[in-house]
Amino acid sequence: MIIGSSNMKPYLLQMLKELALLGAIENRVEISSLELAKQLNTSQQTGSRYLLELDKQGTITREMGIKKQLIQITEKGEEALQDEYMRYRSIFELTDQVSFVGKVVSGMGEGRYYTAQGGYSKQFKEKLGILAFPGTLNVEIRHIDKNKIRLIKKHAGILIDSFESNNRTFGAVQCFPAKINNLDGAIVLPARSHYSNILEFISKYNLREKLKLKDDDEVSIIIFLNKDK
Amino acid sequence: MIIGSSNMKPYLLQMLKELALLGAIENRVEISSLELAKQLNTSQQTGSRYLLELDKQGTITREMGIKKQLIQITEKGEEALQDEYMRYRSIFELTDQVSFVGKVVSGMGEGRYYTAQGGYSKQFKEKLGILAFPGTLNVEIRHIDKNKIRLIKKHAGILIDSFESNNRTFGAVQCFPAKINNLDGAIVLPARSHYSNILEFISKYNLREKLKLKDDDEVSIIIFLNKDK
DNA sequence: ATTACTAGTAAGCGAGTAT
DNA sequence: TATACTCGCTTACTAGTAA
Repeated sequence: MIIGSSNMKPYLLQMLKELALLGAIENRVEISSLELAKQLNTSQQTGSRYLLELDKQGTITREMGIKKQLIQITEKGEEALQDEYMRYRSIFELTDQVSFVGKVVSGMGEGRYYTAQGGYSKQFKEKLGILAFPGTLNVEIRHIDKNKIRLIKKHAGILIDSFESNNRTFGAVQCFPAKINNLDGAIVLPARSHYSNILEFISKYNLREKLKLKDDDEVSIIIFLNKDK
Repeated sequence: MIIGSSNMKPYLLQMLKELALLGAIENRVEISSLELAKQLNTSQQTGSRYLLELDKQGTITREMGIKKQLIQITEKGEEALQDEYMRYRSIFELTDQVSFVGKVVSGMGEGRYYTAQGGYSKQFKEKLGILAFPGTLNVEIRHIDKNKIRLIKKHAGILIDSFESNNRTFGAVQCFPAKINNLDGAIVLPARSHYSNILEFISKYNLREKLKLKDDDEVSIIIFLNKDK
């Protein structure tokens, strides 16, 4: 059900994983290219080359000492590993839901504008069974959970088609049935967008009222990956 | 913590993982080499070659149909994936134990001097519940595992306070409950010291006798990061 | 000790194609 | 449709070695 693969070369991901096992996500680790090479059953030269490649692609940073080097995995590198981890998880732990903890934030009012478009609201009703309250509730998720969004986007979800209205185009949107503080609704992800740390939630309710939410309140969200409605 | 790597070629493990994501652990999946190749962003020929290699190494079985093929991951293949999954787990899930393999070395006799100090032995008894045998067993760990010690030192462990005796100061020591070859004891890390490749182990037993250890013998050590005693 | 360049060799890739 | 072979091309590897 998960589509696609990390586009990182497998052997580089392997070395990145090895560095992570040595603690290079949390700390800079002091290690030579030869030692790493031994872990991977390869030559010092290959170890060195891998490190250069990882450095070049920005998944590690290095501080070269006169003898050894201090290596740390960057955020980008950690995300690649998280990605792969999530894939393995979904093999062995049939996850069909993903949960988040986040806090309520104010959007810029666009949510109301978009959900008011008949092109969207009609499809929300048809495909999600939700007569959406105008506006979205925006929830800022923890930074570390951004990779979960990446994973979610690899699932098909429920596609809301793009449409034309008022002389402009409204883009396709990927939806997933979800619960916020145990109340039903759906998560709306713009099909073509960069990863964001904001989840937009739609519901038949005025969530701020129903759940008595104000900015910075903590909420829990569960997203269902393989649910029809 | 698991260190080391599957000795499977990374690109083959990657394809095996892809098959697992398609459900090939539980069922035989019907899929063509071209479809698999697309998943991996590679050519049909490479897809076919990978499948041949996986088949040859016994990580998958194939039933060739006239059109497509039915592929299932074997037990051996599943083990390879589980292995890799465990490695990723130990990166991202708070592990509460760390393991080492090392070899017994002779200290310079200071262990005996220190453990004989009432200030230490009293605290060992109180805080660790260990009536320590005089002396420490010194275990030299692999150089590459020095990074693990760095990780361990970030945990609180059990603090043995510094004290004064015989007109000198004995420094604070950080302890962690541990097992050596499955025998209980504790690891003693000088709170303020440089990273060393020697672990000092205390126990109520004379370990060299009890475990029949001599210099250069290999031992396995498991350190518990979040254990009271 | 290190890192990492060069260059020759080995392994991997994929277009073309037979089956 | 498939799979998978050949073979020329590209990528990856490592011995040797400089820095």
